[in-house]
Parts: sequence; C-alpha cells; structure tokens
Amino acid sequence: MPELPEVETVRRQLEPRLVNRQVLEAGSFDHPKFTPARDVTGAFIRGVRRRGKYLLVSTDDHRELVVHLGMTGQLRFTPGGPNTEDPYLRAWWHLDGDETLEFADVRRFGRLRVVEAGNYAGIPTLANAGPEPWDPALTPKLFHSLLSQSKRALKTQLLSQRPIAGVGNIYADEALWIAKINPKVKQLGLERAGRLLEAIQETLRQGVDNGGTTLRDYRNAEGGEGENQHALFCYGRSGEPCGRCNTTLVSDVIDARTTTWCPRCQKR
DNA sequence: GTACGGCCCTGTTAGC
DNA sequence: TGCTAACAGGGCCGTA
Repeated sequence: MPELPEVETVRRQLEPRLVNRQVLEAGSFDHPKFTPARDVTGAFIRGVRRRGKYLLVSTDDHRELVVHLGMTGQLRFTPGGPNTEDPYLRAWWHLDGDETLEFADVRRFGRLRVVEAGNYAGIPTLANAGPEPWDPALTPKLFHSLLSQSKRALKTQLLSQRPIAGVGNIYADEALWIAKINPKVKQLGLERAGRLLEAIQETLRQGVDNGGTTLRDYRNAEGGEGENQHALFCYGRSGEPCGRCNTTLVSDVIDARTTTWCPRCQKR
C-alpha cells in the first residue's frame, strides 16, 4: 500500500534511470486505467516528480504521465522487452538502450493517466491535494486552518489528502499515535494541530529514511523491500501493548479503513 | 458543498 | 482436505 515514503523511494530510483531516455514502444493491459500508458510512445522523459502519492513523469512534449500505484502497484526495470508471461503486468514502456519499465499490479487498484503538464482537473484527489508535508508554507496555523474546513473524523480527513498530501492508513495511524490524538476526534486546537503536523512529518521522514514499509506487496523499483515495518508503533498492532503505557491497543473501522490506537494515550 | 456508502480487484486467511 | 466467505484498502462516483 504505497504512501508517500514508498512512492518517494520509487521516485528516487526511477529518476536517474529514466531522465533523457526515449519511450520507443509502450503497451498495456486492455483496461481504461492502464491504456494511457501507450500515449507516451515516442516521447523523451525529462523528469520524475512526486506529488502526494502520485508519480509525475514529465515528457519533452509538455505532458505528464501520472502514475498511482494503488495498493499493489510496482514499477521495475527489466532488460530487453516486457515480460508478457507475468499475468499481473498492466503496462510497460520499452526504452532506448533496450530496457523496459514495467508496471505490475495484482489487484488493479493502480491507474495511469497522461495529461497536459500541470493540468490535473481530471484527477480530483491530485487537483485538490493539500500541501506537501515539508512545504515551508505549511505552518501549524495553516494546517489548523485546513483541518478546520471539515467536521469529519481526523483519520478521515488525513486519508482525504486535503489537509496534507501523501498520508495513507499506515502513516495516519502512526502519526496520531505519536501525537497522542484520538483518530475519531473531529476538531483540534492550534497547539494539538501543530503537534499532529510534527508527528506526520516525523513519521513520513522516518518512512523515507527506511525505504518505505513492506507488509505484503510493496517492492521498490529495484525489487527490494522497505525496512519501516520494523519501526511501526501502532499500525496493525491491535491487541498488542502500547509501547508507551502498556495499555492494549484497540482498533475500529473508520472510513472503511481499519484504524488502531491506544485508548489511554489517545483519549478523546 | 459536504458526508457517506458502494464499488473496483484478487490473494490470503479464517471458519466450517 | 477442500470449499466458502470475509477481509485488506486508495480513490472515484453516485446519492442524500
């Protein structure tokens, strides 16, 4: 389930190997979520950026290939042409130098789009995404203001990508635990909003430093696993003792996502 | 405009 | 042992 740290890890691996290369040929699984892969045939790649959980691959004709890895999406290089024997291969780009970038996705929650550079009107979550976690403009005051625009549970707000971009289920649970804030709380004061922002920045930075979290499917662009799963305090630990106070962690479903928290440290 | 629920997918796991 | 059902979850869309 790639979130910001996993996508950033992949981006860092892709950038030096993709920039200034030409897509000689492209193909895809026959589904509208993947067929846009073919639209960059012939283009030269000029950059690989990240916005929230989206990868943005810019081309020399002022367009962008927008990639969302969904839950099980993987980008990887393979020598020669695509491995069409892989039943989960959803898209591929054959590059100059006889190497192929493959997009495999078991559950098909990933998706691809090709847009005019910067025009994300057709991708609402990207178009409406909040600031990047380390954007200097993202002060506690601004974060507090963004959170105040909705009366939904904090967990739901974080997953919406609107107050801040790049947080998914794992890092939301971790950040709320670090900040000692209950995921069902709907409004925060300025001080606690600042504490939550710091916790989000801390947990995402740690995720990036550890190369992402591999629980089941996530692999980076070189096929390696992340290490951050060994550093999780809260996510997926329901029934285990809290690392701070030893109280048993509990879980519930919020916004259709299993959410874990400490009933003592994170009182409502 | 906002909130909410359902849907897309398939491998894994639990229960019978 | 083998089958069935539940579960995992990010983003989009329709409805209220």
